Amino acid sequence: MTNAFHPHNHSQCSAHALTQAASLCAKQGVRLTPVRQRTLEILLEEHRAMGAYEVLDRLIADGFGKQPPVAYRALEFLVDLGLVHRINRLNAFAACAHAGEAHAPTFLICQTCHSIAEIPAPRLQDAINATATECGFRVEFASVEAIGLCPKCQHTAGSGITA
Amino acid sequence: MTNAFHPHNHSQCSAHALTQAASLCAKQGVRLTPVRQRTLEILLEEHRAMGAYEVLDRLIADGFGKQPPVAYRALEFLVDLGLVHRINRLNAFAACAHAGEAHAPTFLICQTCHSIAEIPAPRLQDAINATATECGFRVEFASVEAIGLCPKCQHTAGSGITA
DNA sequence: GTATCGTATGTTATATCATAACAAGTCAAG
DNA sequence: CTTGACTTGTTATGATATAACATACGATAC
Repeated sequence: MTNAFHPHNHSQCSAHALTQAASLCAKQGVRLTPVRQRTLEILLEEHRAMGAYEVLDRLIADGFGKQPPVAYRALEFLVDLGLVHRINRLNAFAACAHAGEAHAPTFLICQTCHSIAEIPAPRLQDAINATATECGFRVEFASVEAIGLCPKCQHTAGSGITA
Repeated sequence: MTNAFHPHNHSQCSAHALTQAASLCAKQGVRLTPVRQRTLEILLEEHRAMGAYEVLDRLIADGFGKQPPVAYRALEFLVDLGLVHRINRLNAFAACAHAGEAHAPTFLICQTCHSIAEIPAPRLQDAINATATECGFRVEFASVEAIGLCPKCQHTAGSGITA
């Protein structure tokens, strides 16, 4: 299985995501405007979550608008399309690792270096649905956020923040 | 299975939780002071999540301090003891339904009436751990938050907000 | 009993995260 | 080249959360 915690060709990984994004937008008849694309690019640079204001700072540096709604709107657009996920635990946003595929997100969040892996866990979602159904509850959307140590930080444990 | 979405003797349910809380505090050698106990009582009144400022308003009405840290500190104390859980999705807090038992929380959140059921789902946690382990990730804490419709609101669906 | 120390409570002030409401610019269809 | 939908930008404010400090409380040592 390959994910954010494994070495991979990251420029390929993000280029692929951008291509996917463009074609998804075309298919949906919505526009991947410069701010929106740039926002996605920023989030794709690393497999970690960024706060809206951190994204905003980057957008400002790139000459876009200077006020919070600039970032929030671009992020909302991307979240609605499933290209970005919101990590509630962190009040932050991370580019989606599996854009286009139907999926509900399961996140592994490293408490030390703050990297994020989004892993496919269809059986987990099935289990959530099954358990909820037993209670008479109908699930619309479920998210799993696990906090812990990524492979790298397990090895450097005790040495403090490493990233 | 019994949970928040089922009719139950609620005064017994919350009285039990308070007793549990008192004995847990005794065991841990920490003090369940008036603000702390009152905060827990407020959250126990209903099976729903409350924002910190909503709790604060109630505490102010009861003659406690008037500033946010009053509520946040009491909530933090209760969360650390596992007597209250934070619902990240809602930036809100809910009294724990299974205090004392070792458990990681799985929440069913009704998008209409905002009631919360905390259900025991040990197999779900096992599945999360297993999936994470495959990725080389060590889970410290995992939370599952499912948004959807509780049994009651499924029946009144389409009639708008009911609570 | 009272000095002492750790804890708890309360306050002021500020940081951080998020959105409402409106004005101006863009772009494609007619 | 006008209209209408959408996008971008702004001002202003709302909502959530914490840092830092002062005062009060409670248990223990003396």
